[in-house]
Amino acid sequence: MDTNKMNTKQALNLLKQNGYKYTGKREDMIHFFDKENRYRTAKDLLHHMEPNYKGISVDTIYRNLHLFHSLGILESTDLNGEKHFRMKCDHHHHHHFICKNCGETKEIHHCPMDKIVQELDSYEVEDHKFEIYGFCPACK
Amino acid sequence: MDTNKMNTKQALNLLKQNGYKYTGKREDMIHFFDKENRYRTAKDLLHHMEPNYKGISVDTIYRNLHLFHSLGILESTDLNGEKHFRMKCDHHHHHHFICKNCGETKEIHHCPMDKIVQELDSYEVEDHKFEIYGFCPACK
DNA sequence: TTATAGATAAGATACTGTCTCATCTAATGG
DNA sequence: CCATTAGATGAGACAGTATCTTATCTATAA
Ligand SMILES: [Zn+2]
Ligand SMILES: [Zn+2]
Ligand SMILES: [Zn+2]
Ligand SMILES: [Zn+2]
Repeated sequence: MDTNKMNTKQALNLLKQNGYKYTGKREDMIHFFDKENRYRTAKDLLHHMEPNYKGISVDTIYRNLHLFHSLGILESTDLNGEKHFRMKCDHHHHHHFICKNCGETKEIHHCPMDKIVQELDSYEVEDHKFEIYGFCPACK
Repeated sequence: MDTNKMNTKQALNLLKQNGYKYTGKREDMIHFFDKENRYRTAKDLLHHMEPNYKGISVDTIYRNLHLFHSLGILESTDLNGEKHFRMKCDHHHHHHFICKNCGETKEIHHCPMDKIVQELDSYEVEDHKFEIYGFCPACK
């Protein structure tokens, strides 16, 4: 399967375990990400929330996105200079194909880092980013 | 060597060949990138230019960065939501280790795409990004 | 029910980047 | 060397994303 990721229940538990409150807004935000394997922006989330929460503050969107990210509920990537978020994949290390049109992701179960760290022994390697971009079957 | 990239002379030729003018500002901008293998921001470039060109417009910085990028003089990447530029590598396809502190790059001559395109035959692959982050010997 | 730590709205603010428009200048040819 | 002009620049307005401050509100637990 391609969906071994954080779910709404785990996410709400994480909030509770860390002393954060369980609000209706947060439940809706988490569900927004839980129901799809897609990268979405703060603006996407704001537009999703506005009909149900008139006057919701943009700051609430950003604060919760960052909170969720810091708790490991969401993962994020920069696409075209804008932060995108998706529910965090919680199984073994992998990378993503990302659709340029809809943000849909497909897992790529190949990481080239093992072969590369040898070349970098005088460097301190902290992180890496490997993403493939294009169009998913539905969007191409 | 690790420096098979566009140089100042080639860059100025590209400008001329495409009907763009050769100004002192542009020469300095290109030289700023030519002299190092580092990713730099628009702000870095602005700070480099200001002492010699009092009152230089930020728009001149951005316009020329985009012009140079469109002519293939510079390549760019997003780091922490901010565009970074470096002199374009003009030899065979490769990737970069990038120092989080100084932007210094080291070429990585391994690309995992060959093995992966098979898994993505129902997708339209357009591009990919593979970058390794950490600290160079001088910064670690 | 009350106390309170945490959550939110509102608006100001910061930062990166783009646009318009008037002015200026490098390059060309006479 | 001068005139012409396409391209370059400066100035400041503007846009988009994201953060900060402060007063108010509320979920939670005692
Ligand atoms: Zn798609
Ligand atoms: Zn990896
Ligand atoms: Zn460094
Ligand atoms: Zn590659």
